[in-house]
Amino acid sequence: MKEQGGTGAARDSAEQRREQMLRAALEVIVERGYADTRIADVAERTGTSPALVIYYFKTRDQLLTEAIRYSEDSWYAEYLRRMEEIPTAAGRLGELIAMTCLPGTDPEPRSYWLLWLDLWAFSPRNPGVAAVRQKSDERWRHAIRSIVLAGQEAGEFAPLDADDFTITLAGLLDGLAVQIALEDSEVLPQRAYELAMRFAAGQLQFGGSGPTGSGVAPGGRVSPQANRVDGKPAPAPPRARKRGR
Amino acid sequence: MKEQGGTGAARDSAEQRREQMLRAALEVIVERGYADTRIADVAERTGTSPALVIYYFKTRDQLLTEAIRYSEDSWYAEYLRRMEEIPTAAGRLGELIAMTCLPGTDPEPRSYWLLWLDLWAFSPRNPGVAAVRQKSDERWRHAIRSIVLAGQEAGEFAPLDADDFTITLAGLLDGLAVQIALEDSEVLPQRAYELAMRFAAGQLQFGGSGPTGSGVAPGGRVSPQANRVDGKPAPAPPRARKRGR
DNA sequence: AAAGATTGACTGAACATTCAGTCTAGAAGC
DNA sequence: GCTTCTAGACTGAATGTTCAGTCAATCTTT
Repeated sequence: MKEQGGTGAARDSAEQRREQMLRAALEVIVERGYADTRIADVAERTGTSPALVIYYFKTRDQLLTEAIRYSEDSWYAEYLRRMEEIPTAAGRLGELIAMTCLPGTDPEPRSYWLLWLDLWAFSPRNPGVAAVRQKSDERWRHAIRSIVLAGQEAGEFAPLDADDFTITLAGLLDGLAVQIALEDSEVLPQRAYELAMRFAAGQLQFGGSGPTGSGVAPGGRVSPQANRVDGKPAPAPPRARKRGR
Repeated sequence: MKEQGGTGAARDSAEQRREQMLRAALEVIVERGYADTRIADVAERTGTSPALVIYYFKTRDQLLTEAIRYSEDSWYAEYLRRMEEIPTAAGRLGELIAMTCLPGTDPEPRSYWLLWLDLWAFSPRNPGVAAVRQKSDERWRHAIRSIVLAGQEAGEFAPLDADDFTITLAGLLDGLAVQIALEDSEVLPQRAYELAMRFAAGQLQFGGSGPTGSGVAPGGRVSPQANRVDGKPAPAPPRARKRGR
């Protein structure tokens, strides 16, 4: 659509501008909501004019759509980065759950889910938004399924139906995340993390949250090697997150 | 805030007008989304003028807020109506899950959840909306918890922590409902219903979804009287819904 | 290597539209 | 004949988008 024009330097600063605007747009969306984000806002936040914003993104809609896509991609990239450092499937699953439940150093995870609420709300009427959410959701479920299958192959997890488990866990995490994003006093991040971990550990039969009387089906047998979860038992939330600025 | 004025008949038709507008507003919200619902839309749909809409509801915001509150209250009333006809706790829980997952005769449940997506998305910035959602959420969780406690007292359910289970199930249902609302091809209503039932049955140890190799922790003991679930095993969705017009 | 040509980045001001809410005056009911 | 209800015209503000044109850097030509 747009032919490469200027030499390196020019093209470079242009790309920077775009990203700067995308990040600004994300900030505004989190603050004012998708519906109430004005191009004037991101112009102001980038120290430029509304006209320039339109210059880079033909329409407001395109700006907003690209912004959430940018956010999704960044988040997923960060997710992949973390995964490859964790050897066991149980550890990876724990990290995945932690990433969706626990606040990192920054306002990150709450604002991330706030974005997600808008994504859901506008999907039904905005094809562009719908596309982003579909892709993200597929990716998300694929991530879970991969961990489960790997864990089963390694003998870490019980051999239950991976698809059913994936959809159920994804649903549970989505639901808990909503409450976290909305700062519900009954569903604090730590608790959400524990409940999700308990569910996963109970279903997959790995050493999740130590004590039994936890809500997991009683009499559940824990597979032998399961307790070696990379020294990270359930209630010990992994390290914090950071991304963007 | 508003004193009762005229005598019976007049007051009555006024009240009808209000409800008519509230229902119209709900329709529009479902179609165009909360953000893009105009007072002109509900005026048109009620065959009146925008000025009249403002006459009844001082502001657009009040109209929209009242509309979703109206929807929530109606839904909950319908829920209560159904509950009192079902004798067993397991049956009631099944109905509760069915009501959130399965489409009734009308477009009902999907549009209901579409509304809920908007509710979530606008809660963080709109105090009025936030109030509605908080009340509804409390009511919702209270409904689940009540069933669980009753079931445990009756010996139908295993004695796990009711609060933990409630939050987990509520989260799961919310998450699944999102996918249903968004018509995700991987999470069809029927499947969501089955997965949620399987979770509940597995946790509470009642005869949920017949066969064992279902994803429920293997070796789970089913309590003696659990299989008598009022002749309504999991995959048999209860009757359909209807409400409004 | 200087003069001119070209292009991309950028702006300020206007344009056009959309809408919530107001005002006024008339119709309907008691 | 007072109150309640209703519509139509209108206003005022917000805001997405366009456009004509400036500026600076890079490329071309000689």
